[in-house]
Formats: sequence, structure tokens, C-alpha cells
Amino acid sequence: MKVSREQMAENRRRILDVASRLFRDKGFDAVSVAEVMNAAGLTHGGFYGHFSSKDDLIAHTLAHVLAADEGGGGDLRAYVDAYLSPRHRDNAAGGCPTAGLAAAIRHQTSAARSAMTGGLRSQIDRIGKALPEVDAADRRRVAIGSFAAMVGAVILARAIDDPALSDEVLEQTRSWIDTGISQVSAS
Amino acid sequence: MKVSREQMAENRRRILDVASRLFRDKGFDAVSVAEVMNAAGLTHGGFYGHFSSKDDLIAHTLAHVLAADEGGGGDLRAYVDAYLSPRHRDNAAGGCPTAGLAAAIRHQTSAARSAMTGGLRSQIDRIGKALPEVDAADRRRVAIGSFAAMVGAVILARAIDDPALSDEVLEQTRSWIDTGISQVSAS
DNA sequence: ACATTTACATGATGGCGATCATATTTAGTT
DNA sequence: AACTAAATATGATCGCCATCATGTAAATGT
Repeated sequence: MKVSREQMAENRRRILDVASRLFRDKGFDAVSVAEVMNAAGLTHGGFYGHFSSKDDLIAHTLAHVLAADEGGGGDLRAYVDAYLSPRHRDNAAGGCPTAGLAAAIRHQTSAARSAMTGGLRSQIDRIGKALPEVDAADRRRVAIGSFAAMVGAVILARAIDDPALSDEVLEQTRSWIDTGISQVSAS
Repeated sequence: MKVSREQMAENRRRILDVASRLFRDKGFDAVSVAEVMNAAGLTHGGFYGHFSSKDDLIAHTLAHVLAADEGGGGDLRAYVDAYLSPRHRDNAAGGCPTAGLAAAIRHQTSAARSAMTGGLRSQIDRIGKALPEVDAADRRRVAIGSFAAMVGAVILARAIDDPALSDEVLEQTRSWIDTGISQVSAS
């Protein structure tokens, strides 16, 4: 049955939303097209009316979720703390798409890689701009170094099978970033 | 045809070697059992004489490659430089298994997660011991923070579709680690 | 109202890949 | 030398999944 133009747009949005959660949670390969459609309250048949292929869905999902992901623009200290929290580690489905998906981008189409590159570029810029206390000359280094450490720490913490060591990776990385930032502060 | 006891052991070693390269290069899901066996110069049939399942192969491969990966024990500065080089970024198949596989471990069996955890623990220890110039109180923080940044930077650099930005992520992270380490040095 | 288009549902299809069954050949053993 | 057991090869099987084909009914335009 046909649905209203508006309803269709909402369906598409819901597909992208649930796809972004499922992909972050289980990875691109482990999520089937039918699973995404079911999670969006539809059946698999309508899929190709919205996207030309699963790869196309992946690329659009990345653009969608990276555009929505605007973290790091405000209070950087709070952002880093939340990023390196056990809560974020344990919430891959709703967490940072970079931490959840960046490593898998290597095996995706060039459209997906391009979307991810754009997302990373603006994320690095946002973090740099949120470092007013840091000398301009150091900003880019601090932004990139900190973000790399954050992403790496969350990936490692999620991989580790020992809660104590996993927590320690998060905490020590937070402390390492903290000292790194304050030591290059202009004040 | 049956082969000698010794030949079989060598076959098993070769299976693990090629599997570790293929998995690092293409990811666990994108590599089939038959592909591994062919790369090892065998056919798919003999596989289940060596391993009970693909998951079993993954777990053994991780233990194999993480035991072999002894980087970071010697000159730390050289290790960091090599790790954050374009050469390492472009050589996932032969590169650090943590950078290549850690993010995918979340979706693997507990045996695989356990193998990875052990590998990470010893890697962090090795880096800590390679930091003689750093105060003992700071060693763990520096080791974990640096390693997280290294892993994160390589993952990001591999995800980015723009050579200039990818190179910059590597270089800025190297510089960030450099200043971070020297500023907590005891000397 | 009617015609037409279209979004979605249901139901194939085809290929790939993990795993299993069986045959073959040869290393160990006696 | 003959026997047995084992390692690998060849050839199914079975399920999953991306994609396609077709039906249906409701929305939109006239």
C-alpha cells in the first residue's frame, strides 16, 4: 500500500535511524537488510524503493549519523569525560559513530569512506575550536591527538574482556589527555 | 593424502600465518575458510582436521599473532615512529593486529576476546617498561594513553579518504605523544 | 469520482559460505 | 610387506542474505 509523501519521508528517516543503531551495535556485515527494515517497522520488500543497495544504505546512514553527531562543540572537558565513560563504552549502539564504525570503513565503498572523512574533518575542527585556552599553534595537534586517544581508548576498552583493565584504559586515557591539554594551555 | 606429522604442524602454522594476514587485511567476515586454506596451499576439506570451526580458527589466530607481536619492547621512540608511519597505515595485512582487529573483537567469541585481552595487557606492560625516563607513578598513564592514541590514529588514518588529512593525523599524533612523554620525564 | 502512479508487502531466485560425507593416499606401526 | 590410522581432497548440503518480480492498495492529480 502506498503511503503519503510525508509518511514516506518519515519511513526513510526511521530506516536511517535504526540502521545507524544496528550498524554501530553489530557491525555492517552482521546486520541484514531485512533486519533493518523490520526494526523500522517495515518489510524487506520496500527497501529498494529507498536505497539502491545495502552499500548505498551504508553510505547514507553514515552521512545521516555523522551530520547528527555534533558532540565536542561545547564544554570539551565534559565531552571527554562522557566519551571516556563506562557508559559510553557500554552503549555502542547509541555512541560515537567514529568509535563504532571507523575501523570498518576500510572495507566499504568510496562513498562511505568519503562520508566518514567529512565527519572526521568536522569533528577535528569542532574540537580545535573548543580549545580556547590552548595556543593557536598547538590547537590542531591537541585536537587530533586527543581525539585519536579517545577513539583508540574506547575501541580498546570495548575489546577488553576484563572489566578492571577496561575501566583502567578509560581512566588513564582521560588523565593522559587532561595533563596533555593543561600543559600546553596558554594561561 | 596423509602427510608427515611434521608436515602437518607446518601446515597448521601456515594456516595461522595466512589467516592472520587475511584477517588483518580484509576483516574476519570477508575472509572465507576456503580462502584461508587456498592461501595456505591446501583445500577447504582439511580445515576441520585442524580447527573445529571458523570461530575456533579466529581465536587460535589471535593467540598466534599476538604472541608473535613483540613490538614496543626496545626503543620506544622508534616504535612510535614506525607505528605512526604511512608505511604501517598502508600495510594492515602485516601490521599491528590490535590496530587491525581490536574493533572487530566485540563481535567475536569469548575465546577470541580473551586472547585479545591478554595481548593488550602484555602490550601495555611492554610499553610501560620501555619508558625508563618516565617517573614510575606516570608510567602506566603514559603507556596506556600513548598506546590508545597510536591505535586510534592508525584506525582513523586508515579510514580517511584524503591522503593529506590521513598523513596529518599520523604526524600530529606522533607530535602529541612526543610532547606528552617528554613533559612527564624525570630528567 | 477516476485514472494513474507509487510505496510497500509477499514471495521468488541465485550465489556464497560454513560445515559435513566420503574417497584417496600415504605416514606410522607391526 | 601388509595393516591401520590419519591428513587432505573432492564433492555434497543447508541456510542465510542481497536482490528481484509481482501483487495490492492507497495517495495524488485531473
